[in-house]
Amino acid sequence: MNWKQLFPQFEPGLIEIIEKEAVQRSYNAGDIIMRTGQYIKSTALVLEGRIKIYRENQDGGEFLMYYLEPGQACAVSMICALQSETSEIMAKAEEDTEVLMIPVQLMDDLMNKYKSWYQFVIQTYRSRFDELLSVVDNIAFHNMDERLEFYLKRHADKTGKKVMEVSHQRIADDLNSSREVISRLLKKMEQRNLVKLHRNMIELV
Amino acid sequence: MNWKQLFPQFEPGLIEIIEKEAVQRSYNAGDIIMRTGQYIKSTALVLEGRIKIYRENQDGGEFLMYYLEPGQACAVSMICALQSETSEIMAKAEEDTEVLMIPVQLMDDLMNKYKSWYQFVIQTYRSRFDELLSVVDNIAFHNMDERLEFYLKRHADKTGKKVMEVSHQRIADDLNSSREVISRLLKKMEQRNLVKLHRNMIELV
DNA sequence: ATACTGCTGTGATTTCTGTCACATTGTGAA
DNA sequence: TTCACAATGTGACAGAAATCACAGCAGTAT
Repeated sequence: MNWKQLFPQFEPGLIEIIEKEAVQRSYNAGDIIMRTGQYIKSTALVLEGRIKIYRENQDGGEFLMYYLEPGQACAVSMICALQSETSEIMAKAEEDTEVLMIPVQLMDDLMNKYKSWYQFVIQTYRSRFDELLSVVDNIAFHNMDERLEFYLKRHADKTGKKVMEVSHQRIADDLNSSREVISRLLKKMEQRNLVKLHRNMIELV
Repeated sequence: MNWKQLFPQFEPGLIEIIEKEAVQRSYNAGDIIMRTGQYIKSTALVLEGRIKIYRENQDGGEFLMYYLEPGQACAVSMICALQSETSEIMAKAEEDTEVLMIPVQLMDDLMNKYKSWYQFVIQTYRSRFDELLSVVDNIAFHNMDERLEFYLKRHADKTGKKVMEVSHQRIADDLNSSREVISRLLKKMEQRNLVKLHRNMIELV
């Protein structure tokens, strides 16, 4: 898999440096990539798979913020890296995942020298910020039924698939709700013909 | 009032440019500074007063994200400005407010030439991002009573004052709740000796 | 086949929050 | 003073969601 196709906007000099300095790294589904309070030594570009960015609550619940997909980068790691500070969030590989780790020390240099990198970083900040905003919107203004619909829709949009392999418990965790509530709401959605329910799988219609 | 004291980290050349190119602007308490969907033509540095950054819901409720104080800047306007895009949030002067408007066209140039500006922008991104994160935390994991305590505490920390001039209705709006609920919770806090209630004023103890 | 485990369905109950209705109390203007 | 209005207090009720309890059900291992 050629990573350059994922970042077509990068200029040649930038690509060269990244190829020389960055390290490719693999994670298995379920691996924790970054945890709350951990110092960041590099920024990750996602090449393959999916990374879940979430916030842990007291009881170990994993409240979903957003996903990182191939071609994206972790805004938090960029900011933290640039300031050698710790992050407040958790990152976990949802599927087997390949990332390109760019060492912190390079960041300032890349920002100065390569317009396309600079643009990319700004762009990344903006999309993550917007995503956080829409999360706030959702929990602040919407009930669980609407949040659930949004959750399913977002997944479908991101993956392009009509089916989603996931347990009710898992959805409940992502939305910081409880399994029973999600089951009931899903049943209602099924009655409204919005989904079809199967074991460990939800089909959007 | 000398604005340079608020931004002691800025280097001389940067200060010079800002003094030449930036425009100072005043807002009265209550003025809307930026509204959802509006294009951004400049970035604002806060000199005096307080700016409320919030999200509007369907019924005109103003869900509070965070405040900008003197010495801070609006991360959203920076990002939007750099990409000539619209914002998803609202900004309103809470008190009479003075800001320094830095034209968009300058941004790229400043970023390249002045390390201190670059650092400032990164720092701004990070603090706003963290603030948003803590907002998410609050609504996702805490009940209204805890959110209210957090709200009051944050205000006290920011202003350094023990008293807060605000109506219950206003708090309810900021937290996207209702006046009665807030009144009741405040009463309970008073019984626990955490606050003293007066008309249009809450005193922390 | 049997047993075990994880996923799903469902009722009953409780807590939290929002909503409606209305009383009371400060405060400033006339 | 008196009136008007904004802010606050409170009870009653409704709805959303969390929690508890338990019953099927599907797939896996023995």
